[in-house]
Amino acid sequence: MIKCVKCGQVEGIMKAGYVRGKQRFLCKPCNYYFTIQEKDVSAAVQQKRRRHQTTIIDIAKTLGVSNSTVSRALHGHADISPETRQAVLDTAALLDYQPNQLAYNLVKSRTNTIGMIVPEFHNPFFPNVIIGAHEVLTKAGYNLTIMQSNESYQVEISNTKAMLANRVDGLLISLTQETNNFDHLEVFEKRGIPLILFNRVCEQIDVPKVVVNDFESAFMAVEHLLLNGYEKVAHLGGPLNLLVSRERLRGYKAAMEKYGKSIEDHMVIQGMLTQQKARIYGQYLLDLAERPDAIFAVNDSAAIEIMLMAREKGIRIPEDLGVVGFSDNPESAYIGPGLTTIRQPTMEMGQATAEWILELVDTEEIPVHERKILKTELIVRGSSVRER
Amino acid sequence: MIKCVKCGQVEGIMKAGYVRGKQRFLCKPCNYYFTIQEKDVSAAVQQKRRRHQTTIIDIAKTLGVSNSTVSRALHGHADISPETRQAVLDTAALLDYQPNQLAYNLVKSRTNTIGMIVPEFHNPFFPNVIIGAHEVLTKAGYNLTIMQSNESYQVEISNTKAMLANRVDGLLISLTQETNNFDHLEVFEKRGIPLILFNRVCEQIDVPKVVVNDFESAFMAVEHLLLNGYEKVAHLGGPLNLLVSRERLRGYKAAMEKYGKSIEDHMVIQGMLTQQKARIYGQYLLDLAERPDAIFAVNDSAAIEIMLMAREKGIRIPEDLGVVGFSDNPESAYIGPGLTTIRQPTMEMGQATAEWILELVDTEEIPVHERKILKTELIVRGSSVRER
DNA sequence: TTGTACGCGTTATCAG
DNA sequence: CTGATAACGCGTACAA
Repeated sequence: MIKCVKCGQVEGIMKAGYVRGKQRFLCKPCNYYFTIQEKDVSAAVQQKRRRHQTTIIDIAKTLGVSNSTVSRALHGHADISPETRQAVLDTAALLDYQPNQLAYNLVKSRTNTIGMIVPEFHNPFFPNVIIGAHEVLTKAGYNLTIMQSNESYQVEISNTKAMLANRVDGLLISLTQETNNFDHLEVFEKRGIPLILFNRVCEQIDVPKVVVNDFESAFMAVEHLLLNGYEKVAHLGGPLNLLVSRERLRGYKAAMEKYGKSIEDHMVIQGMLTQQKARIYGQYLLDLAERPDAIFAVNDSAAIEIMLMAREKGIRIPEDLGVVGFSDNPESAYIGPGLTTIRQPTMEMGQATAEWILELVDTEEIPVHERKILKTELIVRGSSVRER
Repeated sequence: MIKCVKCGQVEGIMKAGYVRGKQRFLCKPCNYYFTIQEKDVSAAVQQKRRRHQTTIIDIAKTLGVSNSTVSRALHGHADISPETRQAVLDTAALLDYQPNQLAYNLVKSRTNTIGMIVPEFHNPFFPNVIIGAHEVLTKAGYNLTIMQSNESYQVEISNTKAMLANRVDGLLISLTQETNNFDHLEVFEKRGIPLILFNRVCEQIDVPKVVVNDFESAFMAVEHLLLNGYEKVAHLGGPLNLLVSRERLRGYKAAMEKYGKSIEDHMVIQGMLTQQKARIYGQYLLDLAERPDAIFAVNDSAAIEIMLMAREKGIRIPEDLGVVGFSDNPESAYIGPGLTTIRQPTMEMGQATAEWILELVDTEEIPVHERKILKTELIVRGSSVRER
């Protein structure tokens, strides 16, 4: 039974919330609030409460100082006597104090966390970007929270909401192929949360963007094929609602036109290139009556799929068919013959994006909405070079 | 200029903290605190402050109800009249209310976030584990925060501290090769935070572990070589402070013994296999007077490095040298000849680990400290099969 | 140099 | 069904 510590009565005692993990009681008769030692509280009541983790207040109490003093000591603020400071630090260690970042975040309204939303994980591209970004952010004392939209606009929206709810200090995002509306991103501008688009960017909103020079890269790739004597170059492209796909298509066309090649409609296929789709499209291209003598694919997986199919059909690479991919996946170096491809600076893209967001997070100024364009590199291997 | 709303003076006005995102002032002469409409505040003052984000209290105010009512309505709690509920929802949408997860986390002492610490990102192994874990956790409504210890014990410690400070609901960790002390992990047990070790586990602490059957896998790999007529099998192993390395070494030895082969000291090299180290060790093995006729490497990158070196030296694979790797990296399928290797179920490992931690997070019970062992698969390709 | 008193945004308990 | 208010843990402006 609980007795009022003031009037000693047992009747008229009621629970009245919790104080620092301990049950608080109210003595109705004498209108007095009090808490009592934990061992006096019934086990049931006690157990419902989570184990109390030592806080700044515990340190203050055991030391007989105020919590602000403890806070200042812990953060090395000025105007603290060395003795109290040391005493605080000692008891903090003694009590195994671990700061509660959650409380810190709440009061500071910032989380030291950068959010990153990527559409997929299956190509090595995004993992590599993550490596780069992670490295930079970690060095700067930031955490990185990664979400994956799985190429779904709806998931992307819920991801951005979660990022907002979690109060990330900045957001790095690469859009899904379905994303055509950008209201969910404009919220960030309104909230003053820096936002950077990378790789899968769009033109419709005016925010910082980090990309590679897709147009020039595609141009370079196709020009390379044409200079190696291939005549009928087909293009296996990505979905056209992605700017990267449109840019690469534009590069393909520009190169073809420069060298006076006509662009046949049936030699250009655009779409989401799952492995299955790559096979279907490849089948179609390789079985055409007027078969292309070269294929520029929008990514390496598709290009390799083409190479494997060609091998099955007895089409020789590079003699009968030249192939160029995009991204320089690890396997492209090892397949025989090696796959000529465009190397993207993936880790650099992650680093650049991360460095940029850190600048934006720190400045109060409205960011300049420029666009950072990273350079790619044509890696020539056996799949596209033949004796003329 | 700011005027005191009471005495109208301009002199002696000073800033005195913030009230709900609005600057609060103190009129020194009449000792009166006040805030004023945002539009009256000078632009400079206003801009320094982040824009006030609409909270539950704003909704309550505009609706003339209490914040508890709003909270209940938002969460679909019982005992709410449909009208108030709808009204709350409407104004929430109107004011573009976004819940503050930070505050929620603080009061609930849980974050709906699982932490994951991995030693490195450069092999596709950990990214793949992440894919699997991410998928499961996302479906369950959890976030995943990833940190990277970069094979450094010190970084691992600071990572675990950060995880603790951020109050993750559970932790998945794969140890660095330097980790020999486990105090930083025992803290989690004390705090009641579930912890699972995966892949890079240790024997010293008693927590749930998820691994593959390294011993049997290595045994299988070496037995495969011996059955294919190779006689002098060398082993290029990982650092011996990792249990996985020791287990694989044990498997190698067991297979050799089973087939009556002696284990030569100079045919076994253990160490951290960076690309450079792999080359150095490979050079040594391939230049031995009594050169091994097969090599079982602890990972695919090292195995491939060996293959490239052999090619340079004119050593034919698989005729003069059999090679088996471990992990089945993508490139292993495409190199010529294909690399025989042990496929690890990486995504499954991520999934299994994530599913397990979800169970542990939800139960109050002390977890059973079992060990989950996932099965690997021997993938036979050209690098280890020769005509006898 | 230190203590006091809020505020951060939310949930939960208890009283009406 | 609704309102008041303590609590979560910490930072900090101001007073002492």
